[in-house]
Amino acid sequence: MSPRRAGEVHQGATEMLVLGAIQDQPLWGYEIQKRISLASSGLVNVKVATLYPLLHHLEEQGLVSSQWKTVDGRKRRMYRLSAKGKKRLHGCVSDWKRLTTCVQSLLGGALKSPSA
Amino acid sequence: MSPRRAGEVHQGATEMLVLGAIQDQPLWGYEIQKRISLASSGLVNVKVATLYPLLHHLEEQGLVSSQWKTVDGRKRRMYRLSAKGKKRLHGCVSDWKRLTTCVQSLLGGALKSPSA
DNA sequence: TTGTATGTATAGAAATACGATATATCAAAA
DNA sequence: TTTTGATATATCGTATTTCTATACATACAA
Repeated sequence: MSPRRAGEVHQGATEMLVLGAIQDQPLWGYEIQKRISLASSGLVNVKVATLYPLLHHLEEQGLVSSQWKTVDGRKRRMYRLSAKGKKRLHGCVSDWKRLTTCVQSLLGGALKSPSA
Repeated sequence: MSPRRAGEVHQGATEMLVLGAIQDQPLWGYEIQKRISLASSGLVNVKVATLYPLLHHLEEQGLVSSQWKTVDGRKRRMYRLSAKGKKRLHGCVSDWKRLTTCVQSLLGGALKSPSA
Protein backbone atom coordinates (compact mmCIF):
# COMPACT_ATOMS: atom_id res chain seq x y z
CA MET A 1 0.00 0.00 0.00
CA SER A 2 3.06 2.21 0.21
CA PRO A 3 3.07 4.83 -2.52
CA ARG A 4 6.32 3.80 -4.09
CA ARG A 5 9.04 1.40 -3.06
CA ALA A 6 11.32 2.50 -0.31
CA GLY A 7 14.81 2.68 -1.73
CA GLU A 8 14.10 3.30 -5.35
CA VAL A 9 16.70 5.33 -7.08
CA HIS A 10 15.18 6.44 -10.33
CA GLN A 11 12.53 8.33 -8.40
CA GLY A 12 9.76 8.16 -10.98
CA ALA A 13 10.96 11.17 -12.87
CA THR A 14 8.26 10.76 -15.49
CA GLU A 15 5.53 10.83 -12.90
CA MET A 16 7.00 13.99 -11.40
CA LEU A 17 7.23 15.70 -14.78
CA VAL A 18 3.65 14.82 -15.66
CA LEU A 19 2.27 15.95 -12.31
CA GLY A 20 4.39 19.08 -12.53
CA ALA A 21 3.11 19.90 -16.00
CA ILE A 22 -0.47 20.18 -14.73
CA GLN A 23 0.24 21.86 -11.42
CA ASP A 24 -0.90 25.28 -12.61
CA GLN A 25 -3.67 24.32 -15.04
CA PRO A 26 -5.39 21.23 -16.42
CA LEU A 27 -3.90 19.86 -19.62
CA TRP A 28 -4.42 16.94 -22.00
CA GLY A 29 -1.96 14.17 -22.74
CA TYR A 30 -0.64 15.38 -26.03
CA GLU A 31 0.01 18.85 -24.64
CA ILE A 32 1.76 17.45 -21.56
CA GLN A 33 4.03 15.48 -23.85
CA LYS A 34 4.85 18.56 -25.91
CA ARG A 35 5.54 20.72 -22.86
CA ILE A 36 7.98 18.22 -21.41
CA SER A 37 9.71 18.02 -24.74
CA LEU A 38 9.80 21.80 -25.02
CA ALA A 39 11.06 22.27 -21.47
CA SER A 40 14.02 20.05 -22.30
CA SER A 41 14.62 21.48 -25.77
CA GLY A 42 13.39 18.26 -27.28
CA LEU A 43 15.77 16.06 -25.33
CA VAL A 44 13.33 14.45 -22.91
CA ASN A 45 10.57 12.69 -24.82
CA VAL A 46 7.91 10.83 -22.93
CA LYS A 47 6.39 8.30 -25.32
CA VAL A 48 2.64 7.98 -25.69
CA ALA A 49 2.77 4.34 -24.58
CA THR A 50 4.34 5.64 -21.38
CA LEU A 51 2.19 8.70 -20.96
CA TYR A 52 -1.38 7.48 -21.42
CA PRO A 53 -1.12 4.38 -19.23
CA LEU A 54 0.62 6.54 -16.63
CA LEU A 55 -2.20 9.10 -16.71
CA HIS A 56 -4.74 6.30 -16.31
CA HIS A 57 -2.77 4.93 -13.39
CA LEU A 58 -2.52 8.35 -11.76
CA GLU A 59 -6.28 8.70 -12.08
CA GLU A 60 -6.83 5.24 -10.53
CA GLN A 61 -4.79 6.42 -7.59
CA GLY A 62 -6.81 9.62 -7.32
CA LEU A 63 -3.81 11.81 -8.02
CA VAL A 64 -5.47 13.38 -11.05
CA SER A 65 -9.00 13.60 -12.35
CA SER A 66 -10.00 13.69 -16.01
CA GLN A 67 -12.84 15.06 -18.05
CA TRP A 68 -13.53 14.96 -21.75
CA LYS A 69 -13.86 18.43 -23.20
CA THR A 70 -14.13 19.91 -26.66
CA VAL A 71 -11.91 22.95 -27.04
CA ASP A 72 -11.05 24.65 -30.32
CA GLY A 73 -12.99 21.95 -32.15
CA ARG A 74 -10.83 19.28 -30.53
CA LYS A 75 -11.97 16.53 -28.20
CA ARG A 76 -9.48 16.29 -25.41
CA ARG A 77 -9.27 14.41 -22.16
CA MET A 78 -8.29 17.10 -19.69
CA TYR A 79 -6.35 16.08 -16.59
CA ARG A 80 -6.45 18.10 -13.41
CA LEU A 81 -4.15 17.70 -10.39
CA SER A 82 -6.04 16.69 -7.23
CA ALA A 83 -5.14 17.63 -3.67
CA LYS A 84 -3.72 14.15 -3.24
CA GLY A 85 -1.78 14.65 -6.45
CA LYS A 86 -0.27 17.86 -5.11
CA LYS A 87 0.96 16.02 -2.05
CA ARG A 88 2.44 13.35 -4.26
CA LEU A 89 4.12 15.98 -6.40
CA HIS A 90 5.71 17.49 -3.30
CA GLY A 91 6.86 13.99 -2.33
CA CYS A 92 8.35 13.45 -5.79
CA VAL A 93 10.14 16.78 -5.59
CA SER A 94 11.48 15.88 -2.17
CA ASP A 95 12.82 12.59 -3.55
CA TRP A 96 14.24 14.42 -6.50
CA LYS A 97 16.11 16.84 -4.28
CA ARG A 98 17.72 14.10 -2.24
CA LEU A 99 18.72 12.27 -5.41
CA THR A 100 20.18 15.50 -6.77
CA THR A 101 22.16 15.94 -3.57
CA CYS A 102 23.48 12.41 -3.87
CA VAL A 103 24.45 12.89 -7.50
CA GLN A 104 26.25 16.15 -6.78
CA SER A 105 28.06 14.64 -3.85
CA LEU A 106 29.26 11.62 -5.82
CA LEU A 107 29.79 13.25 -9.18
CA GLY A 108 31.01 16.69 -8.25
CA GLY A 109 33.86 16.63 -10.72
CA ALA A 110 32.07 14.82 -13.51
CA LEU A 111 29.24 17.30 -13.33
CA LYS A 112 31.34 19.93 -15.02
CA SER A 113 31.70 19.80 -18.78
CA PRO A 114 33.86 16.83 -19.84
CA SER A 115 36.04 19.04 -22.04
CA ALA A 116 39.24 18.29 -20.15
CA MET B 1 23.18 -1.73 -30.30
CA SER B 2 22.48 1.81 -29.13
CA PRO B 3 23.77 2.32 -25.58
CA ARG B 4 20.46 3.22 -24.07
CA ARG B 5 17.08 3.98 -25.50
CA ALA B 6 16.54 7.33 -27.11
CA GLY B 7 13.99 9.19 -25.05
CA GLU B 8 14.27 7.49 -21.71
CA VAL B 9 13.39 9.67 -18.81
CA HIS B 10 14.55 7.83 -15.75
CA GLN B 11 18.09 8.09 -17.06
CA GLY B 12 19.55 5.07 -15.31
CA ALA B 13 20.42 7.02 -12.21
CA THR B 14 21.74 3.92 -10.46
CA GLU B 15 24.17 3.23 -13.26
CA MET B 16 25.41 6.81 -13.10
CA LEU B 17 25.86 6.69 -9.34
CA VAL B 18 27.78 3.41 -9.50
CA LEU B 19 30.04 4.59 -12.31
CA GLY B 20 30.53 7.88 -10.50
CA ALA B 21 31.49 6.14 -7.28
CA ILE B 22 34.50 4.51 -8.95
CA GLN B 23 35.57 7.40 -11.14
CA ASP B 24 38.51 8.33 -8.90
CA GLN B 25 39.54 4.89 -7.57
CA PRO B 26 38.55 1.23 -7.86
CA LEU B 27 36.06 0.03 -5.26
CA TRP B 28 34.15 -3.14 -4.39
CA GLY B 29 30.39 -3.57 -4.39
CA TYR B 30 29.73 -3.31 -0.71
CA GLU B 31 31.76 -0.12 -0.46
CA ILE B 32 30.02 1.40 -3.48
CA GLN B 33 26.72 0.71 -1.80
CA LYS B 34 27.84 2.36 1.43
CA ARG B 35 29.24 5.42 -0.32
CA ILE B 36 26.01 6.06 -2.22
CA SER B 37 24.10 5.70 1.02
CA LEU B 38 26.51 8.03 2.81
CA ALA B 39 26.47 10.61 0.02
CA SER B 40 22.70 10.82 0.35
CA SER B 41 22.62 10.72 4.14
CA GLY B 42 21.12 7.25 4.01
CA LEU B 43 18.24 8.25 1.76
CA VAL B 44 19.35 6.57 -1.46
CA ASN B 45 19.93 2.87 -0.91
CA VAL B 46 20.93 0.71 -3.83
CA LYS B 47 19.98 -2.86 -2.94
CA VAL B 48 22.41 -5.71 -3.42
CA ALA B 49 20.00 -7.43 -5.81
CA THR B 50 20.29 -4.29 -7.93
CA LEU B 51 23.97 -3.62 -7.44
CA TYR B 52 25.70 -6.91 -8.16
CA PRO B 53 23.78 -7.79 -11.32
CA LEU B 54 24.36 -4.22 -12.47
CA LEU B 55 28.11 -4.49 -11.88
CA HIS B 56 28.17 -7.78 -13.81
CA HIS B 57 26.26 -6.14 -16.63
CA LEU B 58 28.59 -3.14 -16.69
CA GLU B 59 31.53 -5.51 -16.94
CA GLU B 60 29.89 -7.44 -19.80
CA GLN B 61 29.61 -4.14 -21.62
CA GLY B 62 33.25 -3.33 -20.95
CA LEU B 63 32.40 -0.25 -18.91
CA VAL B 64 34.20 -1.58 -15.84
CA SER B 65 36.76 -4.30 -15.21
CA SER B 66 37.01 -6.39 -12.07
CA GLN B 67 39.71 -8.21 -10.19
CA TRP B 68 39.60 -10.28 -7.02
CA LYS B 69 41.89 -8.88 -4.38
CA THR B 70 42.56 -9.51 -0.72
CA VAL B 71 42.84 -6.27 1.23
CA ASP B 72 42.81 -5.97 5.01
CA GLY B 73 42.18 -9.69 5.25
CA ARG B 74 39.08 -9.38 3.11
CA LYS B 75 38.49 -10.90 -0.32
CA ARG B 76 36.93 -8.26 -2.48
CA ARG B 77 36.03 -7.98 -6.12
CA MET B 78 37.44 -4.61 -7.10
CA TYR B 79 35.80 -2.72 -9.95
CA ARG B 80 37.69 -0.19 -12.02
CA LEU B 81 36.20 2.28 -14.48
CA SER B 82 37.40 1.68 -18.06
CA ALA B 83 37.92 4.32 -20.74
CA LYS B 84 34.63 3.22 -22.26
CA GLY B 85 33.06 3.52 -18.83
CA LYS B 86 34.29 7.08 -18.50
CA LYS B 87 32.62 7.97 -21.77
CA ARG B 88 29.44 6.35 -20.59
CA LEU B 89 29.62 8.26 -17.33
CA HIS B 90 29.92 11.52 -19.23
CA GLY B 91 26.91 10.45 -21.31
CA CYS B 92 24.94 9.70 -18.15
CA VAL B 93 25.88 13.07 -16.70
CA SER B 94 24.84 14.75 -19.92
CA ASP B 95 21.44 13.02 -19.76
CA TRP B 96 21.16 13.92 -16.11
CA LYS B 97 21.76 17.58 -16.84
CA ARG B 98 19.09 17.72 -19.50
CA LEU B 99 16.65 16.02 -17.17
CA THR B 100 17.54 18.52 -14.46
CA THR B 101 16.94 21.35 -16.90
CA CYS B 102 13.57 19.90 -17.77
CA VAL B 103 12.59 19.46 -14.13
CA GLN B 104 13.61 23.00 -13.24
CA SER B 105 11.77 24.42 -16.20
CA LEU B 106 8.55 22.54 -15.44
CA LEU B 107 8.66 22.57 -11.66
CA GLY B 108 10.25 25.89 -10.93
CA GLY B 109 7.69 26.78 -8.30
CA ALA B 110 7.32 23.33 -6.78
CA LEU B 111 11.07 23.10 -6.35
CA LYS B 112 10.94 25.50 -3.44
CA SER B 113 9.92 24.17 -0.07
CA PRO B 114 6.23 23.21 0.00
CA SER B 115 5.64 25.15 3.20
CA ALA B 116 3.08 27.52 1.70
C1' DT C 1 -7.39 13.79 -51.64
C1' DT C 2 -3.58 13.45 -49.65
C1' DG C 3 -0.54 14.40 -46.39
C1' DT C 4 0.58 16.41 -41.72
C1' DA C 5 -0.38 17.57 -37.12
C1' DT C 6 -3.37 16.55 -33.40
C1' DG C 7 -5.29 13.28 -30.14
C1' DT C 8 -5.93 8.88 -27.48
C1' DA C 9 -5.05 4.03 -26.93
C1' DT C 10 -2.94 -0.74 -26.19
C1' DA C 11 -0.32 -5.28 -27.01
C1' DG C 12 4.03 -7.19 -26.41
C1' DA C 13 8.58 -6.82 -25.03
C1' DA C 14 12.66 -4.98 -22.82
C1' DA C 15 14.89 -2.71 -19.09
C1' DT C 16 15.21 -1.64 -14.24
C1' DA C 17 14.91 -2.43 -9.42
C1' DC C 18 13.61 -4.91 -5.40
C1' DG C 19 12.37 -8.50 -1.45
C1' DA C 20 13.89 -12.54 0.14
C1' DT C 21 17.17 -15.73 0.67
C1' DA C 22 21.75 -18.03 0.54
C1' DT C 23 26.61 -18.52 1.43
C1' DA C 24 31.05 -17.34 3.44
C1' DT C 25 34.55 -14.76 6.19
C1' DC C 26 36.29 -11.89 9.96
C1' DA C 27 36.31 -9.79 14.58
C1' DA C 28 34.63 -9.12 18.94
C1' DA C 29 31.77 -10.28 22.67
C1' DA C 30 29.64 -13.60 25.74
C1' DT D 1 34.14 -21.43 22.33
C1' DT D 2 30.22 -20.22 20.50
C1' DT D 3 27.62 -16.79 18.94
C1' DT D 4 26.62 -12.42 17.21
C1' DG D 5 27.22 -8.64 13.98
C1' DA D 6 29.53 -6.48 10.17
C1' DT D 7 31.54 -7.42 5.86
C1' DA D 8 31.11 -9.38 1.20
C1' DT D 9 29.12 -11.51 -2.94
C1' DA D 10 25.35 -13.79 -5.28
C1' DT D 11 20.75 -15.05 -7.47
C1' DC D 12 15.60 -16.43 -7.90
C1' DG D 13 11.33 -14.68 -8.67
C1' DT D 14 8.71 -10.76 -9.09
C1' DA D 15 7.06 -5.99 -9.67
C1' DT D 16 7.48 -1.76 -11.96
C1' DT D 17 8.67 1.31 -15.59
C1' DT D 18 9.32 2.37 -20.21
C1' DC D 19 9.70 1.47 -24.96
C1' DT D 20 8.61 0.01 -30.00
C1' DA D 21 5.21 -0.73 -32.91
C1' DT D 22 0.73 -0.40 -34.24
C1' DA D 23 -4.02 1.27 -34.39
C1' DC D 24 -7.71 4.48 -35.06
C1' DA D 25 -9.94 9.05 -35.49
C1' DT D 26 -10.29 14.14 -36.45
C1' DA D 27 -8.90 18.83 -38.28
C1' DC D 28 -6.64 21.48 -41.57
C1' DA D 29 -3.98 22.73 -45.46
C1' DA D 30 -1.79 21.80 -49.93
